[in-house]
Amino acid sequence: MDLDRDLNPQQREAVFYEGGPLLVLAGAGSGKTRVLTYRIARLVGRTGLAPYRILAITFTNKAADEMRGRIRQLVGEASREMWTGTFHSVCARLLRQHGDLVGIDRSFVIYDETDQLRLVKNCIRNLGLSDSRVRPAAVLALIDRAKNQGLEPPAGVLMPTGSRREEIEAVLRAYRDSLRQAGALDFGDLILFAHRLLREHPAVLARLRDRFRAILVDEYQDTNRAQHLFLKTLVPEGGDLCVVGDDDQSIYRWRGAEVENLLHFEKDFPGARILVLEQNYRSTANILRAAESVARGNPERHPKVLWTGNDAGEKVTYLEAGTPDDEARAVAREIRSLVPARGFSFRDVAVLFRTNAQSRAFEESFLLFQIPYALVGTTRFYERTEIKDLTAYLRFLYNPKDSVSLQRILNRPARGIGKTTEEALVRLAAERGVSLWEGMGQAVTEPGLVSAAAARRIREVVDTLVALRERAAAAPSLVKLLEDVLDRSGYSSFLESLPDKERRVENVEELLRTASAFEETQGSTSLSETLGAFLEKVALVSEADQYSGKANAVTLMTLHCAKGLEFEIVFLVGMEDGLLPHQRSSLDAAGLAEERRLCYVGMTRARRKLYLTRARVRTRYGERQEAVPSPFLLDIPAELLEAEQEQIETWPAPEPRRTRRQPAATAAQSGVHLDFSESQIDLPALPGVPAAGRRQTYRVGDRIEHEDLGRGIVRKVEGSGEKEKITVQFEHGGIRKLMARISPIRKIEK
DNA sequence: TTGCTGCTCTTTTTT
DNA sequence: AGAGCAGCAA
Repeated sequence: MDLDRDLNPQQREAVFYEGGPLLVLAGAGSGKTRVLTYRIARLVGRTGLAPYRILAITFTNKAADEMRGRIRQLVGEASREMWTGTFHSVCARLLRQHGDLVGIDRSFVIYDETDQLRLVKNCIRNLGLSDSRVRPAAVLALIDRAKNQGLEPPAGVLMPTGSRREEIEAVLRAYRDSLRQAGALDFGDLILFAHRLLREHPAVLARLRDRFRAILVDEYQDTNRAQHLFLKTLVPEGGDLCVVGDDDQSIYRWRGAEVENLLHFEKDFPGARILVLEQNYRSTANILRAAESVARGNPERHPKVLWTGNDAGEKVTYLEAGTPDDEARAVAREIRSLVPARGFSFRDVAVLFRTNAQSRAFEESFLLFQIPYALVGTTRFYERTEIKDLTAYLRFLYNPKDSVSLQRILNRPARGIGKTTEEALVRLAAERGVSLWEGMGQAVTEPGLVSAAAARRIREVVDTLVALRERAAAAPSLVKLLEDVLDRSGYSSFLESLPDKERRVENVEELLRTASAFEETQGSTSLSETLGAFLEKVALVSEADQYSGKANAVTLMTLHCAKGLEFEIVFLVGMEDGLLPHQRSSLDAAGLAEERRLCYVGMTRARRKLYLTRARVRTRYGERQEAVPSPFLLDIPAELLEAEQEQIETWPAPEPRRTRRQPAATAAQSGVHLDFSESQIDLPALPGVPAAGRRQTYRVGDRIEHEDLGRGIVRKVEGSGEKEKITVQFEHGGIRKLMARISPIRKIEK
């Protein structure tokens, strides 16, 4: 890293500017990350600022880690002192330290959307309202909308008039009270209370201002008003605040992000300097021109002209396929022709889509074509039932007031607490203004509150949980605690009784590994602190955090997840009207504009080669419909495009297609699913059409031999017939998922 | 209370 | 097409 030589004049100015608030408008691929890291490097190396005086806020925790990693190479271990994180994690940290000043329990838990929804439903029910009249999701949307603006609902939102208004207001009050009662904060609260902390406690503010001499914020176009206000309070007038963003890449409006924070930055930070980075270093000229021509369709943009010194490169390839399965196969086939023949690795390739549902076709076709892939997002790990259940146990142990978590585990495993009893308990707690846990205690000791039979069963649950709490108090480690929970709650045997226990047990094992790894990073803190930190991490992980880029695999992810990343080759798939732009968001001009930006973000992820693909028919709501090409395609000048259609039609599928679809692979739900080693590249390029006679079926426990990979044992079988997939654990240690009919494998004797 | 069936409604994107 | 839920029977 050379501060003086590696930067163009604009970048250099952004790195060295010291005159107070600074806004860097950084076009796609213009070296924004470089500016941020170099700026920190300058602060530490030249200006001599101690790293602990720096606060860097990024969009994902992953980005924060990466930034810290880069700084570390520069200043060594002192980089650990630098504060990095997302707005949410930074605020959570502040509240852990000083939350008591604004009435927040030190051991607060964070409620995610599922928890929030549960709570809202409880509130509606406890008030005796009907959830068709007061829709839980609508109330939740309202809560978020208000909090995103930095307001306490119902402030800042449009409320219905008449009696429904009063009902909703009652729900909002109940929601707020229950959160407090549970010692819980929702995402919005993290920002809100942290901001209140700064406003109401000048001493804390002064300390923070004294400490943080430099603050940097990435992806500023995707901050919401609450975050903006928080920052405005935190940064003293003329303070060293550097925000970086690109209005063309604002894609979180639906989550409350306001580009205005970026566009009117000077208004809130008077005297701010504005710099524009316009040279794109990432993409070929053709890709950039194509992307820009899509972006230009939006009327309101901050004026900037992106240019590149890079070669024109290849044209953008437009592929039209029949069905989504055809589209996925066409992409797979194309990838096969690029890797390794044209010198690319699987890790150079990304497939980006608008909706998670699109990923399935690609997973299947990649399995078929033996293309290793890593699926980012989708059925998020921490939202899987068994993981949520276990973390609910942990959360309850950490904070017994956490009624939503307790409610969740009440009857998990089944303990004879049905809906009736559950409702009675929740209502009892609400009426008496106590936590569910206390309510349960009262239901057991005071006769007449619930039926004798129910009381007996509740008593059993209480006993189990009390025993667990005693164990927890004495547990030596997080992992041990989790194991205790699994054994003593009966959850372990409950899991074993489930139909797809294998997958679930795997997930639980994964959780144990994560916990164990996390514990090792924690040093010598108390278990309670470790537990709190772990739960916080679990609550605030982001989708994009999963992307490691380490495995040699094709990346599959949504456009939203792809923000900030780049790949040599990008397939932007599903370029259809209704998908991109998505039907639901193209109702108003602002929504449509955001879809356009989303398309722009996707296109600009590509360095060397961009493919835009679409299907001619797509199934929507179970009905086959003609798909119309995305209108964004029309904005791209024809001379930049090269269309390929016929090839796709004539390309023979590696296996005969069946009319009936097999059940979707429960495959591969997180992280890397096929950790193919580099040597995978040398495998025979394409599986041929399977010989008709080769019809073996496999069962768990069968021993097999693979031509290249050696001997192994079948761990899992999914699908049947041509789509039969088996998961094999090989003797050399690797685990692979294979298409049973196509892979060069045979059964062997035990 | 559980477990089944048949109905509805859905689909964005996620800290 | 599929998930999730309400309603009903055991």
